[in-house]
This record gives sequence, C-alpha cells and structure tokens, in this order.
Amino acid sequence: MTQFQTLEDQLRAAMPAMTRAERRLASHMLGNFPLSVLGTVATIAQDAGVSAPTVVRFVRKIGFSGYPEFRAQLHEEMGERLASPITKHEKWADRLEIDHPLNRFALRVIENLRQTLSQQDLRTFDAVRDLLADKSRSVYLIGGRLTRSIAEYFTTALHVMRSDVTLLSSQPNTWPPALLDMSAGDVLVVFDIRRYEPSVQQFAELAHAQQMEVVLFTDQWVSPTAGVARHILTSQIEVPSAWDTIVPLIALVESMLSALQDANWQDTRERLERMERFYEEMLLFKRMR
Amino acid sequence: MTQFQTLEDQLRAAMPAMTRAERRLASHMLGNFPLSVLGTVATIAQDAGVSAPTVVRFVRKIGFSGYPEFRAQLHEEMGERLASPITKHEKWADRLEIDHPLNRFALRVIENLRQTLSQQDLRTFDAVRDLLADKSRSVYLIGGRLTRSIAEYFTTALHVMRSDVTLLSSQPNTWPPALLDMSAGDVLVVFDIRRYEPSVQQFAELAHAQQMEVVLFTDQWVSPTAGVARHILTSQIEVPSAWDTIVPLIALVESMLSALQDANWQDTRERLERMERFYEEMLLFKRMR
DNA sequence: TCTTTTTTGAAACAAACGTTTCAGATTAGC
DNA sequence: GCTAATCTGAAACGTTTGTTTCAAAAAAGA
Repeated sequence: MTQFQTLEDQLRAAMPAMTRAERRLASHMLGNFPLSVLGTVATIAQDAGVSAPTVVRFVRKIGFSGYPEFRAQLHEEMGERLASPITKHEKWADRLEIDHPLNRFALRVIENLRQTLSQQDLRTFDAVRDLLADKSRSVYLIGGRLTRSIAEYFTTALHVMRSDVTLLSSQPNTWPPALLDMSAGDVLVVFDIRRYEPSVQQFAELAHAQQMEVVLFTDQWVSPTAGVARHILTSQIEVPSAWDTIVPLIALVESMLSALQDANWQDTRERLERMERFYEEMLLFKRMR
Repeated sequence: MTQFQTLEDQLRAAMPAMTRAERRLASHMLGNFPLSVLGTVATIAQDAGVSAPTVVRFVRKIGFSGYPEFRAQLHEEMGERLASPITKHEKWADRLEIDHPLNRFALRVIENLRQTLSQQDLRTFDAVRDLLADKSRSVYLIGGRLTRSIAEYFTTALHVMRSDVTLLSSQPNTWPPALLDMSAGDVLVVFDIRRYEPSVQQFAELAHAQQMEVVLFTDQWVSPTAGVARHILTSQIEVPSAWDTIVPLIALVESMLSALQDANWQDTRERLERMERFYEEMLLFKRMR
C-alpha cells in the first residue's frame, strides 16, 4: 500500500473510479475529516447514509486490506499531527550506528526522558518550584543508595540560589538528631526509586508528622513514601540493563533549578557574583602561601 | 461525568488515588498521549504492561461507564482540536505548554544529549570500557564541585560489578595520601566540567606521573586535564540557564555501565545476587529487633 | 423494451472486542 | 507474624464489530 500521500489525498484521488454510493461516502468522509473516520464501520455508514458493506468495499478499493488497516493508518497520521514537540520522535535517531551498545542504550534513555517530560504535571512542577523559592522555609534533602548523588547535586546547585539548604548524611543514624532543627512548613525533598529504602520512608513519615512539606522524586512505580508526600514527581527509569537510568530524574531536577532561577533571578545573580568573588579570593590565598 | 477538564487532566488528577498497576497504565497513557489511547483495550494493556481488566477498571475509576465511552470522549476532544481550519496545523499541545520552562529547558537538554551521542567516538568508548573491565587494575574516581555527585553515582554502580573501586573524598587534602595506594596501570576517572578546578587537574597530573591511566569525562570546551588523559569523553552541556546540564554526562556514564555489564555478565550477575542476599539479611536483622 | 451487468444493502456469519468472574498474589492492619 | 482486605491477571463470557453472502435494485447495453 502506497504511503507517500495522506489518507485525505488518497480519498480524493480515488474519487473518479467510484460508484454512486461510494462517492456519497467519500464526500462525507472528506467533509468531516477526520472526525468522521474515527468511529466504527456502522457509525460511518449511518452518518454517510450508506450500508456497512459499502464502507468495507470502499476502503478495499483504495488499497487497504480491511477497515482495521484503514483506521490504523488514520491513527498513525493523527498521532503525527497531534504530537507535542517533546513527544515527537526525532529523525536523527536513524542516523546513529544502532548496533553499538552506546546508542542502543542511549535511545532507551531518551525514550524515558521523553515520556517523563510529556507526562509531567506542570501544576505540580510549579507548586514545587514555589515551595523551594519560598525563603521562609528551610529545605532538607535526602536520598537512597543510588539517589543520594542526585540529592547531593541538587543541594550543591540550590546552595547557589538560597540559604538554608541541607543535605542529610548518608548515615540514617544521624537523621533523628537532624529532625530537631526542622520546623513545620519546612520542605523535605526525598529521592526514592526502586528498590525503595525503608529507612528513607520512615524518615519521610517522621518529617510529615512534624508538619513538614514532603516533595517526592520517584520512579513510575512510585515509592511508598508517596503516602506522606504533598507533591510527587515521577520519572520513567527503565532501561535494558540490570540498572535503571536516573537521567530523567536529573533532567527534572535541572529544570526545577532553571525555573527557580527564573523565579528569582535578581537574588540568584547576586549570590552567584558573590560566590565567584569568594572563589577568586580563595585562589589568591593559596598563591600567597 | 464532568467535562470541564481535558482527558489528560482527568488522568493526572486521578493519579493519587491509584493502585500500582493503574499508575503504570496512567503513566504510559500520559507518556504517549494521545497516540497510546487510540487503540483497543488489548493493545493499550499490552503496551502499558498491564492486563485488560485493569484498563477497564481504570477508566471506570475516573468516571466513565466503560472503555467505549472513554474512547468517545477522546475522539471528541481530538475532533475539536483537529476540525477547525484555524487550528488544523497546530500541534496538540497549546502554546502555554510549549512555553512552560520545563519544556523549554527539556528541549535543550535533549538537544545536548543528541549532540553528545552523535559526536561520541565509539572506539574511545570501547577502550574505556575495556580499561574498566580489566580487574587487574584498580579504579579511582574524582570529581569537582558539581561533578563529584556523578563520580559518586558511577562509583556506587561500579561497586556492584567489580571490586577495587574507590571514590576520592571531596577534600583535596586527603588526595596525596591516597596516591600512596595507587599503582602504575591503575585507572583514574576524572570528571571535570567548567569551571575547571585546579586541584582536580593537579591531582590528575600527579596520577599521570605515576603511570596511571587517566580517563576524562568533560564538556565540549574540554578541561585542561585533557593534557594528561589517555581517553577523553566529551559532552555537550550548555543550556539556557546560569548552570549547565550534566544529563549527557550521566547518560554516558550509564551507557558505560551497561556496556561493562554486557562485557562481563556472569560475574556481574553473581555479585548482584550476593548483594541482594546481603540486603535481605540486613532487613531481616532489622525486623528481628 | 428486455436482457445482462453492475451496484447495493439486509441478513448471517466469524472474528475481535470489552467485560465479568474468580482464584492467586500483594498489601495493609492488627 | 499472622490475618483480613485489596489488588491483579488468566480465563470465560456475552456483546459489538467487520466481513461475507445473496438476492433485490439500479444501470447499461441490445
């Protein structure tokens, strides 16, 4: 079946060779495209004022094996037109040497990233941004075995933008004393992907009991910590290996940083400049020794 | 059934009240919207990795009488967006969504990732994989202010696959003594993106002088450490914000992990299984208290 | 006009579909 | 650590769907 033209074009091109009833059908299809073609054979037949067999004979005549194939083709075309920018599959993927493990793996990573971003709830994202931008709230971050490095990265970057940002140590026995300094309204950012860690969850529950706002970054299977979380940001993290990918999580974190920066650019720039000066002075000291 | 929001919103709004399998389903639907929802119950179920009954229960839960009604609603919405000539050639996502910082940022991240991958030298990649797979060499990792978290992540994952993996502390004053244990032929993995850190570079030079193999993960402007590096893997890291993105670096690291795993799956699996057992025993221990 | 050919839809049919049931698996509560 | 409650998918079910058959209707050719 030739795919070099759209369904609409195919319909028009077939017009001359049509019989009376078929022409009625085609003209109805074209007149209400593509809404008219979404339904079943029966509904189309009724709307166009022809019988169901006519519809089937018609799609056969223009080259499809049957109505299901015709509809599949339509769905494909609609999908292309409806796709949001980040949902779109890029052509460049074809050019990569697909056989190399690097590219095989990377394509799956990109697929995860794409899905993560397109399913992200923007309101949740904005709400978390506002929480973190609120300087009256202290921010604490915690992560598991693999996610602690994400928490660390987030912390380092957040420090540039605001004060009162604390990364909890990787040793759970230091957490209870840390709770002493946390107040109601403070924010706890939790990173937890499978295999979810009981200690992290327990701590989140304690924090929640202290009226803290819990923000959870997790995977598509959702950490049990979700039960006490005010806001949940999920990522697709499954790749063909014994591990998962944290790329979508990092992308979310960096997007959040970017949004925070936009929300309060004045302060951020000042802090950045001061940090630069401090770094320079540090270097000066070193040289003087 | 309330029609005041789009299907997409309804899916998201229902998220909190969902079970595990239903979340997986909703996540798949949102991640590939609206293409994912055009097909039959069976195809959706298969693509999302759940059973057909789950799909039916799900659409019931969010307020439809059954799957046909759910699909009818989707068709209606699609029709609205596609029918009028004005919007005909516009994308599904409205301007508001495209303009959202998350999506603006994400598009740039994906672009960086794309460039990083297409520019990657596969021979270098393979050579680094072979170095890291060689168990006669110890592996040391080091990173700067922002990249230390990447080194940490890499270390944690590498530990699962092999022994003799060490992450250097974030305090430079601990590095000279650490050098004592490093031998010629050992591997030093350096992460260094702008602004390049003199201390990291100095250490890499010392390591190089000790006949160590230096592997450098850096950005497109290339860290000065490149002078002493045997292998260099570069990433595109520039995004529209005061920061850079480490996503391409993470993707490279994870691809490397995946390649390493493939190179020596037998050993890796054994280590994984042993690790699992240890974790279980730890949990058991905790429960017994 | 009458015959032949083509077109068309009602009815019957088979395949695919959405739905329900139920037992095993998982999770939550005590 | 056990029990109760909830969740989940395989299999069976009845329904809808697309398709085929066939005879009536329409059109074309004589």
